[in-house]
Amino acid sequence: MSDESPYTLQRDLEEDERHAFWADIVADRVESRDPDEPIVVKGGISPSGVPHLGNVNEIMRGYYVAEVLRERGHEVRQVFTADDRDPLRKLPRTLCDLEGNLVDLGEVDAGALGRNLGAPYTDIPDPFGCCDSYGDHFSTIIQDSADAVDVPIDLVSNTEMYENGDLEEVTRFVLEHRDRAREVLSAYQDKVDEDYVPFNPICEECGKITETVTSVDLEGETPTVEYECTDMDAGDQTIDGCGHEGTATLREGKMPWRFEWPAQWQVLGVDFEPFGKDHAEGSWPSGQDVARNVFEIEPPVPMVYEWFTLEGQPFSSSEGNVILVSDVLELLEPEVLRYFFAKDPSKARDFSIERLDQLVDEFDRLEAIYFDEIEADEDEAAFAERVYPLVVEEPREERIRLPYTFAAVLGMFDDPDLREDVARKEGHIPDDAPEWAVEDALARVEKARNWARRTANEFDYELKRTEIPDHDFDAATEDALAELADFIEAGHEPDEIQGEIYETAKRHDVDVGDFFGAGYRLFFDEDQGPKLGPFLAKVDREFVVARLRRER
RNA sequence: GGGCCGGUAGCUCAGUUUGGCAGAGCGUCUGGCUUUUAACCAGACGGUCGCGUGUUCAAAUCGCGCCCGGCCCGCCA
Repeated sequence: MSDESPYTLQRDLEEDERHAFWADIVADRVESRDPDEPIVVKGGISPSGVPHLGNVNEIMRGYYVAEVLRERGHEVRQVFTADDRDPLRKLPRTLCDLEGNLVDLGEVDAGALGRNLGAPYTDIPDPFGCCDSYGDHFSTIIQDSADAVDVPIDLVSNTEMYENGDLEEVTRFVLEHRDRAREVLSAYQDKVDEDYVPFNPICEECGKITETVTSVDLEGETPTVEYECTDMDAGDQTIDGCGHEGTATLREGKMPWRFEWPAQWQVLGVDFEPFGKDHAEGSWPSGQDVARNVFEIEPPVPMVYEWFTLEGQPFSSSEGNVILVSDVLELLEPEVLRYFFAKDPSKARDFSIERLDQLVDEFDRLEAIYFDEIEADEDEAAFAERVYPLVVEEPREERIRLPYTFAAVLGMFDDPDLREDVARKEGHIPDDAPEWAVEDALARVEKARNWARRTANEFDYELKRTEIPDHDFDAATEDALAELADFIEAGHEPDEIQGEIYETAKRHDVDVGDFFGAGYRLFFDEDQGPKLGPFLAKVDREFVVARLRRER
């Protein structure tokens, strides 16, 4: 088979290859290769630092293909490699603890990390002291992220695969055929010369990964290499080698990435792997060449996905432009996040917290289309029909979704009963709704409340119930407030109260805008707020009256 | 400089394979909800489909040339 474009979703398709959902296109290609069961879908990242939402591509894109294949009756294993034998090449400026809180490098033992530059992630102590190693720390967060979006991954440590011998045979193979390996890779990398050896041992003296192998001995019972611990280039800086000369087994080191990746394909039997566009023009061409012409295996079905941005900017933990799965799930339901990753992977997208309501609205629409509650054109309907069941745990028609911004409005009340009451009065909860549906619907209020807080947007108001905000009104305003209190005490409808606010202000010759401002001050300690009449009508009357009289 | 991917309404995006009326949601505006104060309802506005060019009865869609953005073409992953 000749070179294969990794842009699997961007190829021209025949009539019978078209699908509403991209994962079906990939699944077709996987099936057409008649793979052994279980079919293996792989992803992987290097646990080098904060695992942000962008890394979730690596989990979710594979997941949809895995699910589609399962639906078609296949047994599927979704493997995720933590490429944790990779060396730490530079100090991250920002880390995060297991709860996802960002932590500046200065707050941990930076010296300990600095001394470990060049060493495998799994050999570096966890700066937080909670896991077995640096690599383990971040792998744990990756696993937690997958769990949080309910994706069953089989997390495999690359270090473990070397140490337990799973990669030994293939490492031995590539060393045995290192002439061929050199020949193939030299077409992609200039530095590959006749001294190049596709194995980097770990220095037994200083623990760093070294690139200088001086001889290879595959004859003995345990194959080994001899090495000299030399300097390593890492970006613009150099990590010093210690000069030690020693011997390492094939379990005590790693293959360079260009060989390691295809080696993983072989050992794990990978049938499909999605990867970011950074791999599309470099790693993938060499990877498939190495797979076919060094290891003599067929590379997996590839799929390039576009990166997305956060608030229009690239993800960057050091710049603080980063968000973790755990953060996102405080703002919306897992199924909404899963929906985000069901969208076309070949389009670059922006994940905007600022406009998160749009994403949630989109999801709600998908759901409503699926249940035939609203009209949609053919394409959108076909997409909803196919994708919705894969996005939610279980399609249930009786479920209720409060519109996200409405949920944000309800978030201004801290009283759960009041929230439900208002949602019912506004017609968002039907009378015959089952209890679980009401509970689930109201759970969104907390999410939307967090969103309002986080973005400090126009919904970020909080009823100041416990104590009266500082205020300073003139006599006319105070009189007007007292009169309004009497009116409300007498009991009136929301729209009557709204009208009365105007009337009261006019009667006392108070500017209407200022009078509303006084109300917002008293209840929210803000200049602005929600539509005041209906709002006051919904909060318990006793409190409203007392607050208007500035008694508490 | 070369290769690849993307560019559709103010925003987020469908539609591009198979050429056939330019689409949705949000936002905006107007109106309604008996009264400028953000929840609800209705309607309207909104477009050089990145630009140019070719093919065609017909181009967002196909060809060619360009522009802009991103990725790769050292190393590493």
